[in-house]
Amino acid sequence: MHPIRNNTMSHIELNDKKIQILNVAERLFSEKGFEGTSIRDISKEAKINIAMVSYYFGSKERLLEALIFHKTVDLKLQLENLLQEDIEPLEKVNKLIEIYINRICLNKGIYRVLHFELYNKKREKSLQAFTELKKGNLKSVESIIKQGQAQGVFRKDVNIQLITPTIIGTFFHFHMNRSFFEEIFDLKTEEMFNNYIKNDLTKHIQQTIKALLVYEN
Amino acid sequence: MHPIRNNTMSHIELNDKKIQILNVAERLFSEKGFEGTSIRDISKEAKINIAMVSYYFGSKERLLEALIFHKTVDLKLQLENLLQEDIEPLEKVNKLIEIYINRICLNKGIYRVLHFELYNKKREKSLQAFTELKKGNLKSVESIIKQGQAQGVFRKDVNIQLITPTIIGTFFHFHMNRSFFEEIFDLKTEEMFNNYIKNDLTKHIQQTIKALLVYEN
DNA sequence: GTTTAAATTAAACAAGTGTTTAATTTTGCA
DNA sequence: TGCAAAATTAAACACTTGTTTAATTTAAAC
Repeated sequence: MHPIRNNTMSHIELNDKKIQILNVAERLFSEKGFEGTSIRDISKEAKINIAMVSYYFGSKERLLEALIFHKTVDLKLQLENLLQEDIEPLEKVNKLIEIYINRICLNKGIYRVLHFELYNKKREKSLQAFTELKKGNLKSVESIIKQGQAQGVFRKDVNIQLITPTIIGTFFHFHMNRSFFEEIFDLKTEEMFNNYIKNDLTKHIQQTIKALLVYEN
Repeated sequence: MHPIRNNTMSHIELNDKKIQILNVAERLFSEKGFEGTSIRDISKEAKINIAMVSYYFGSKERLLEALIFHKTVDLKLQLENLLQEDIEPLEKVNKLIEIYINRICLNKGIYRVLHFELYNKKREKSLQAFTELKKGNLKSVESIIKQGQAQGVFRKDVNIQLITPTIIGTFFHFHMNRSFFEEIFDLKTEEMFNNYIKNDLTKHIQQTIKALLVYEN
């Protein structure tokens, strides 16, 4: 019997072979884009028959949906845990930044795909699930900032909703122009690049957000 | 005789029909991606024969190169002019931010394409021209910041090379997640969206960079 | 008006696309 | 061991892709 019965991703259990397909798809989608990657590319690298993608996921489009779902479920949880921690507001914001950078680093591929493919209005279904995720994340960020404002540590005339764009946008722009920054910072190896993110870039973003939140004019 | 003789874009003069093709290509590439847009799509919308793209530009790949060249030549000049203006450092930075946002807004399409397609290592030729542009821009930004530092207005422990990523990255992330922000800010029309960018988003970025540059801890 | 080059066209090309089919192999359970 | 469900396969499907060809129309120069 065909394993695809309905169109809700959550009902599809993930066996090893499916996860293998998802991992290959993530890498290829991120390297060559959704349209630029063929099912034949995926099946060749994942060492499976081309029919298996349709068999398991229904279609290439649904494969993308499954991929997004599979890779974004646990960020929400991570933020909600941070919210409960009993630490200083500024430290909480710094941890928030680290969580964002770390998560996107871990799932580079899928976040690239998300940005590229979901901009296209056609993929509304995948988009909506992602929008819900972002709304939840925004709520967590809002709570953290408001905690700091209530304690009088953070100024109140900041546009809270635009803080996430500054954090993620800075990081993304850096990543998108990777070869440029590799050149001007002379980051010759993968390790050097990752270290630059972990130290300098993270520090820059934390410094920026701190200045924005505590600076009095 | 075939009009394509060599592979340097600068030698190809742009008549009306070519520019028409470039404009359509820009819109479609930005809407559907490079791979997602077919020459037939372009020729249908531009109301030309499919063979004309190859005839004028040589190939789809070279069309992209021509497009990038055509749309990015004058930003450099704009920044160099700003550098010469005799105004306060902070005002200069604010103008810098406005220039960036305005330019990217005007050429939404091509900057989207640049981010998406140039990440792919294959397009090295187009990428290199763009890298040179970015280097020039970075030099202009560096000069502006250093002017402010010399005057004692800006602090000196900021990572100058990472300021552009924060400016452009914030803006881009906002744009990439357009439908999300339309929803949470209730921006129902194109005009409302553009106004939000012009007022609130620009202000947020200026506020952020100002805080980063003048905040003392 | 004739000639020559450029512009434009429809058609064909080979290659690649996502998906389906029908047959075969493997698996898990009675 | 036997059997039914699931997994896997090669092949075919209809369609789209970027590019080229060869023929025709347009434009300009003499």
